[in-house]
Amino acid sequence: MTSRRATEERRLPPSAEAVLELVETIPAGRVLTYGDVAELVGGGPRAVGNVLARYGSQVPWWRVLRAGGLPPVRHEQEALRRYRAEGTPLDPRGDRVDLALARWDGAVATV
DNA sequence: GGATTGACCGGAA
DNA sequence: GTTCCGGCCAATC
Repeated sequence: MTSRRATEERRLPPSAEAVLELVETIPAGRVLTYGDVAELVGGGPRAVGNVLARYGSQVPWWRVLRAGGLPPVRHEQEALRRYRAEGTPLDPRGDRVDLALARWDGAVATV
C-alpha cells in the first residue's frame, strides 16, 4: 500500500509530504528550481520554499535553488559546498549554479 | 476564523 | 546591471 515509509514518522503536513518526496528524488549533481518543484507538486513557489525552510533539514535542500541559479538566502555557502562535492556544474564565478547544465530533466522527462 | 510571514517568480522602471 | 511591484500557495500566529 503506497508505502508511507519515513513520511509517517515525519508527521508532515499533506502538501509538504509531496514536496519533500520530490526533493529526495533529485539525483546528485542535478538541481531543480523552486518554481519547477512547485509545478511538479501542483503548488506555488512560496509554498515550496516554506516547506523546505521548515522540514528541508531532512532532505537534499541544496539541490533546490532559485530561478536565477542562486542557492537559498542565508544558505549560499552551505549549498555551494555541496555543489562542489557533488560536481554540480557551477558558473565561472563559482557563486551560482549553471541551470543550463544542472537542471534535472528527469522529473519532466525531457529526453 | 482572519491576518501575517516566508529558503519564490516574472515582468517592468 | 539593479530595484520595485503584484501574484502565488501553504503553514503558522
